Amino acid sequence: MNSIEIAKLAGVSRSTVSRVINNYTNVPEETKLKVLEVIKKYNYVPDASARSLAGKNNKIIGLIIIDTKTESSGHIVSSSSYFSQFTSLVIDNAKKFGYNVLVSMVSNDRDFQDVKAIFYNKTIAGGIFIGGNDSDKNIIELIEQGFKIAVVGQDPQRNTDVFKKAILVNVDDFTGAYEITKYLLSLGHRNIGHITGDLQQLSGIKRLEGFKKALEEANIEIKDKYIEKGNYTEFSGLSAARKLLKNNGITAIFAANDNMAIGSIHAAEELNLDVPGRLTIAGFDDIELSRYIRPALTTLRVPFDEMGEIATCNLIHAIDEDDKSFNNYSVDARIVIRDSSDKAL
Amino acid sequence: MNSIEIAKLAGVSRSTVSRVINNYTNVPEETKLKVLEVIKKYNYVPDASARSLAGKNNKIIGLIIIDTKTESSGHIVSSSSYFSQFTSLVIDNAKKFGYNVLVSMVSNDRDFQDVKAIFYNKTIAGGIFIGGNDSDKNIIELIEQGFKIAVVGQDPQRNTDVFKKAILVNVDDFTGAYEITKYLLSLGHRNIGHITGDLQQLSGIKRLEGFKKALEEANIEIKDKYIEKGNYTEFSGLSAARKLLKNNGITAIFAANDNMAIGSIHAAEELNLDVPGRLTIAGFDDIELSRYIRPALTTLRVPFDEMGEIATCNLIHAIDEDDKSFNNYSVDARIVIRDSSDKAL
DNA sequence: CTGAAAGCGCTTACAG
DNA sequence: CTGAAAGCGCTTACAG
Repeated sequence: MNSIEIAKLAGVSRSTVSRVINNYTNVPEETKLKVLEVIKKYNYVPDASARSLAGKNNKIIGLIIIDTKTESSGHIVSSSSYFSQFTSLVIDNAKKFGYNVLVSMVSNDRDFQDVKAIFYNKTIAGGIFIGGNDSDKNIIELIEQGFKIAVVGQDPQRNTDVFKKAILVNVDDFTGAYEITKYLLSLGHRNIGHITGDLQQLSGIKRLEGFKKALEEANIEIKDKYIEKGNYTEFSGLSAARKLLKNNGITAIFAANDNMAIGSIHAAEELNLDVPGRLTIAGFDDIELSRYIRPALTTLRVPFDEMGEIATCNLIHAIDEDDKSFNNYSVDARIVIRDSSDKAL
Repeated sequence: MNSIEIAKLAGVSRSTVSRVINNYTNVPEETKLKVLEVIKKYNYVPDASARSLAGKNNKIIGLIIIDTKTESSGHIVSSSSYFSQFTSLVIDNAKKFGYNVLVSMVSNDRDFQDVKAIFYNKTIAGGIFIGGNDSDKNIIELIEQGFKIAVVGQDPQRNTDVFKKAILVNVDDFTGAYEITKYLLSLGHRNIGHITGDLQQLSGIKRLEGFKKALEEANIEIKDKYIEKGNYTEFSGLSAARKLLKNNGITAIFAANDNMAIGSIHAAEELNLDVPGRLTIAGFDDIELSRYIRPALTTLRVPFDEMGEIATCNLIHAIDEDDKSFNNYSVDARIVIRDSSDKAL
């Protein structure tokens, strides 16, 4: 069954069949009905390749999940519990617009070459990247080529020029850090330590700023010795917490991510400090482990579901309207209170 | 960049460029190298639609996850923890063969129409179905149309003729039931009750047979009053367990799925029977809840990872070789011992 | 409102 | 070994 046969059966030309299928306005209702009837009767569906070769968008977007094992950044999307949630959301939202989703997982550069190929060969009309490191060269290449791309959870500031041509969806690091610090203050804590993230990354800087802002608003002096540098790894959290706990009356630590917060829990164990009895600890990200570690970690949950929806809808809009005015979206992290935080003594 | 430009640059014809790309044997090494060089230099990737329109397989398979809320069968694949595991496996295995995976989720008939469309319009070269009810009319239609299809976890016997034209991957219900019954016997239980699944479904029949076989081998009389019919719902498990526990010295119950095993736990609670102290309970499926209910349920885990691999590799093989000799694959369920089983008193 | 025709970018018999 | 040409099944100016 192809459009010629349908045309013959309906007594019109291929052009008209095509017009009906593509919902052109200048087809009389009667003709349209006649054609539609034949189409339905023969269960005809126009060939996707032919349509796309003839210039139609193929209505497939790619979801590319970057899962490099070497990743040491503050991003945590590839952990399995987010995977399915985020993927389902992208698929569901795409479906609303008649789009299908091709899901790819890349864990090395070879995989990335394959992903680039599906952009270049037009298998997909655009793509959503999640996970991976900031400013990935491969992603930058694709953006520069003019492909429609949404990037979830990567630091945009480093390559301002390039990333202006993409959709960026990020968590509001500043507000998250600000809110959780306010929460610690509300528990009565006054001597709060902060373990920073990698300050080369925007997330590290913003989380530090949010922390400071909350203290300022509470009229609490920001002491340098209450701020230790970390780099998002658990070990850096352990060392930083050791220093923090050595010489002052700190009753709470806000670590810029969960890995470092977990390192801090271990530091507290070494010193026989009860958490949360003697020391409150809070993180950022809500990685899977945070739920299972004892005490379960109070942290900030990154709303990947919301981010998936924003990325998908905006990407599809950009494709459908050939819209080049890309945007930068920010979503709020939500405080998740578990067992590692308690009132100050 | 298209094949004509590449041809020009390499000083050959489009035909030759195509031959190089498609690895024809009758191209001299020298020519090949020359063409390859130009291709690499200009980062050329042949248009996927054009290739597929010209007769090439587009190397995309569909993974269709059926997630109908009304499902009451013994199948449990759509629960989220399997979703990501199964999906990753399909994607990883497909990648090995140069295939990409389009993931679709269907939860109603409208969705299914969209799925059928991507078969008919050749967006995908084949598909793997997981979840859903046995003998779904939509799946049968697609198989009858001659599309390459793998069905995971659906009962094949009901439509023998149709399903012979598809790849079937199922868990070995008989052996699973046999093994777990042997395990109960090894704990010293002699009076073991069985709550059957839906005996209209092959899984229900096979699980019952496996149960009986183990008892026979142990020379234990199979008493009718030790076997109660269920239909895979939690409530049917509750009622069946009540009857089972009323009038005889049963010390263990093997329910044909986890839902019914959970119903049995509730029946034991009603009767103030300690599980596993006074009553051992075992299920089949290892649904997510089984890990969290107290006591955590001893059951049989369906190895979806293995099933994903089998389905993917065989489907792609069928596509690549245009092989019509479809097969029926069976994998073993693995016993997962948790807290609901213990030695007989 | 509608048809004939060109064109999308490939692959593959066909002929040499 | 290799090129010219047909063909895959659509869409869309173009002309009427």
